Amino acid sequence: MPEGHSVHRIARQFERNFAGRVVAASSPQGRFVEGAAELDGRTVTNVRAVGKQMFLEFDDGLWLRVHLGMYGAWDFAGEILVDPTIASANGRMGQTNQRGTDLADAVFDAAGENSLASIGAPRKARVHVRMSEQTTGLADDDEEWPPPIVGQVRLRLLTESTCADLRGPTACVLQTPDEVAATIAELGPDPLVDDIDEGEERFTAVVGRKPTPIGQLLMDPKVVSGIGNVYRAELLFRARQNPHTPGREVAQDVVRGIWRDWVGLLRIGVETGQMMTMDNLDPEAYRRAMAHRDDRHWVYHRAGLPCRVCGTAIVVEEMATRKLYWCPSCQR
DNA sequence: CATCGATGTTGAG
DNA sequence: TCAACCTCGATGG
Repeated sequence: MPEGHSVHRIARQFERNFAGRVVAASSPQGRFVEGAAELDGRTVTNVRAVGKQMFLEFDDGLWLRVHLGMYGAWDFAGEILVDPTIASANGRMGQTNQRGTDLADAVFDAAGENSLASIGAPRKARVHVRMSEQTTGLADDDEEWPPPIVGQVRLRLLTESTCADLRGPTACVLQTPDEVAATIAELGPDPLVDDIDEGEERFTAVVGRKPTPIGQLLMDPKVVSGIGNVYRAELLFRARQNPHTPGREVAQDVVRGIWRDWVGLLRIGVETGQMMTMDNLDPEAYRRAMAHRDDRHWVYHRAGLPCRVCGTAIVVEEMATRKLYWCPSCQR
C-alpha cells in the first residue's frame, strides 16, 4: 500500500479541491450507503492526515475516517487543482500555474505511483483527468460528467468540478470529534504532524523500552506513523541495523538516527510521490531508479540480488507476516 | 479462467 | 501467531 507519504499527498489534494465545497456523496458499490447519505450535501471543513489515516471534517463536526489498507486507492477526476507543494516526480511542476503545460504534464503523469490522478495502491489510472481551460487548454467538453462508475467504488465525493472515488479501503467510517481524537491519540508520532523533536523523544522512549525486534516496531502504527514495509527495510539498511535486535538493545543514537532519517525520507516522498530511498545517485542510476521501482531501493524487493554496498546476497524472510529484506552482512 | 500477491491493521486465541 | 478484511493487476495454464 500507500505508505505515509501517499496519504499526506491525498490529504493535500482534498484540501485543494474539496475544502470549503459542498459535496454530493454516494456509495455506488452499496457498502457505505448510510454513511454517504449522512455526508451528502455537507461542506468539507477540514482535512487531516496522520500516518496512514486520513480524516475529512464536514459540517457540524462530522468526520470521515479513511484508511486505505493494502489495496485502497483514491481516484481523482475532473478539474484538478494541483497543490503547489506536491511536485511531479521529475520536477516539472513549478510553484505557479503560468506554464499550463507543466501542470498538465504533472497531472497526466498518470502511469506511475506518483500519479496525481490515482493515489494509493499502484494501478493504472482509469479515469481521465481534465484540467481547467485556463491552465491547459485541454478541457474536453465531450468528457462524461460525472465520470462513469468503474469497478467497486465504496464512496464517491463529487463537487461541481471534481470527483474523488474511494475503492478498497480497510476503513471508511464516520466519527465524532471525540472518536477522531481517540484514534489519533493511539497513533505514534508523524513527522509531518507532530513537532519533530517531540516526535523523536516519543519514538526513542518507546523503542528503548520494548523487547520487540526493531524491525517489528517500525511497522507498528502505535510506535511510529507512516512507515510501511518498504520504508522499514530501507531505514534499517540505511542505519546498518539488524532488524532482529530488540528495541531496547538498539543504541539510542541509532534509534534517533532512524527517526531523523524517516523525517527526511517522508518529506522527499510527499514532495515527489516516489519512495526514493537511495542518495547521491549519478545521472544514469537516477534515470534507472525513476524508470524501475526495484532500482530505487537498497534492499527492498531485492532477495537474492547482491547488496549494493558489499555484494552479499540480500535475504528475505517473514517478520510479523510481512516480507523483510535485509543484508546480513551490512546490518549486524 | 483461476490463482496469487501487495507499499496494512485489527482483534481473537 | 494467525485469520479476516478488501480490490485488482500480474501470472500461468
